[in-house]
Amino acid sequence: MDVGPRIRALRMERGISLSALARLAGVGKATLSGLENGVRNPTLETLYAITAQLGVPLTAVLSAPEQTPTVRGAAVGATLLEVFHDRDATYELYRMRVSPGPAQLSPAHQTGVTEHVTVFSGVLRAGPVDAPLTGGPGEYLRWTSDVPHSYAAVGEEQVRASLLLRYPRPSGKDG
Amino acid sequence: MDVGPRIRALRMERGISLSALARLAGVGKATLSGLENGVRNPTLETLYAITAQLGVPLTAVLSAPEQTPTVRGAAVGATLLEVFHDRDATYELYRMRVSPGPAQLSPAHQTGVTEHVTVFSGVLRAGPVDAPLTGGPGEYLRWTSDVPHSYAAVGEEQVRASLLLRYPRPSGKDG
DNA sequence: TCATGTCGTTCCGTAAACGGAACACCGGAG
DNA sequence: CTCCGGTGTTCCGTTTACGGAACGACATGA
Repeated sequence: MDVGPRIRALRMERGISLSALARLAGVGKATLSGLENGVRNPTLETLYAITAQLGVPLTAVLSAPEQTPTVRGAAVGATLLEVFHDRDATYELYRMRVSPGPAQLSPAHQTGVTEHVTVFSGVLRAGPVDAPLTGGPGEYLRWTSDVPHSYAAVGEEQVRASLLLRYPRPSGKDG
Repeated sequence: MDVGPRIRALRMERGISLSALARLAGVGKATLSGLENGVRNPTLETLYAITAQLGVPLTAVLSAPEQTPTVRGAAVGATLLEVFHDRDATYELYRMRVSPGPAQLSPAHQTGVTEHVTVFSGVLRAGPVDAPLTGGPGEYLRWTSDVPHSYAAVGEEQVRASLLLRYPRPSGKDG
């Protein structure tokens, strides 16, 4: 859970000093320094004050890498952003990154599961192994994942995309 | 930031007692009790131990509602999930809900901004006011948002969708 | 060279989050 | 009734995250 380095990176991106961010966020320099260096274990209040000042949601520094129960191969990393339910199904929304390299295979899921991918950057080749789809920035891919499917980046650029998994609610089962 | 009630709700869903969760998570009962009741301001370490034991990511209890700097009308609510940058643009990924009711208008954004919507449930009618698009579950809508545009739910069902805003990087500016 | 400003780290007293234990409460068994 | 095992809350001593101040390092300017 590398929140320290992430805070530091976000601060650096914005070109502001540790002292300045501490003052803006209303926290002590000692606090921010300790947090960035992983010496302290911040409270939620402290972390919120800082992320709010950086203009990012708490989730932006907390997308827990190892906690996320998901596909994780050599070239594909996915982070669970949100889970929600409605009458008919459960949805899981992921942020996904696919690095250039060999295609990442994913086995068949249960019947009725669909995958919805929106590509943000790079070019993604994904879908059923026997009929993969290709999409660039802004494009949308969808398939049923009851057959083996794969993900691969086309070209040298890392692919960023959102992935939505839809699991239909098993009829007659408990909820 | 109602993490206390959310933790309590998740615990209740699983039918386990405060004492049991505290023991499983390796935290004190006083800690968990104080956290659920909003009396204490937990450290990240404490919160992580508990959410991990509940089997949910930290983000599941932290999707900060009031922090999200966004469109918020009578019928449309959006929560910022993630912000990221690449060489050419800044992206903002939102989770969006549109309730039945009058269409929500959004003014024109700067030139070059595009909106990408993936509908999860319900039927959404959205896009430029003079040429809106319609999409149901699993469908994908896209338009350039340099003209006024609108969002509306078709029918009585609440619409859930993801919204991606892409802001091209102004040329000549450093990052 | 010396003064001044800002950088990030470290020191330190205070406030508060921590875990363990004691507590009041409740439902079931004897 | 008493005695248990369980609930969640409160008390309390310890640990630690907190902010302010002091610090050394570095850059700028007189």
